[in-house]
Amino acid sequence: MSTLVRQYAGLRLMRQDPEQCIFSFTCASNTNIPMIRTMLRNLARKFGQRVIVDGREFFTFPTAKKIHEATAADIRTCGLGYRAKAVKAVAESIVNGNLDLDALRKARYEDAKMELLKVYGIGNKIADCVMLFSLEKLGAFPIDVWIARSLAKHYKFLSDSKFGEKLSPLQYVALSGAMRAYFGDYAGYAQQYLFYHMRQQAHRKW
DNA sequence: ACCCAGGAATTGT
DNA sequence: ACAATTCATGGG
Repeated sequence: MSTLVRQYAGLRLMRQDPEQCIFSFTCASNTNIPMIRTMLRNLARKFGQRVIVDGREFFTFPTAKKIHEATAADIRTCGLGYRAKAVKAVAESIVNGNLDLDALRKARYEDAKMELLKVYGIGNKIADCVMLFSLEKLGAFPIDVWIARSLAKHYKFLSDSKFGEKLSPLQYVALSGAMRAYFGDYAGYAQQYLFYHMRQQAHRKW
């Protein structure tokens, strides 16, 4: 067993609640992880239900209905910036039934992705994250800047046609598809190992 | 003041 | 059709 495998043996993937997952990653576009956590904390405090556990105060994650009822301005107050519009659109899709996350859990990767991409604010990367972390599509291979760097560094044979850190939608589909084919049904696990490896090499602060 | 961050929509060519 | 540009927000 290599040092790398021993060091990381024990990594697991979430099977997160799909609604919580899609709202969370909708907040994640073009920002950093500490900021995402702040947004979600603010959303819970503002739209979630207050509960007391062991004398401590918590707020549950807001329902799609509650977010749908809120104005875009109220959502923006939580620090979402331009993402507020997308969060509201996701809530709308869930409430009016256009997006049936539970049904997508049983769908094929391609079909689930196609449905997710119809929603305003959901692109390739976020759709892949939602599928990997909550819809049991373990072959999904999300590519963010860190993964793109990792692929450029460790899988140069794929970057013959110069992939930068920013991928066009066309490049994203090509690269993610290639990695899905390369790693197979559990490509998402490989993605996670790469992600955490890159994050640990950089200085982590979250 | 500039660049970056678990991107995606919009506009320009 | 593809490639630039824009979009809020805080930290380095």
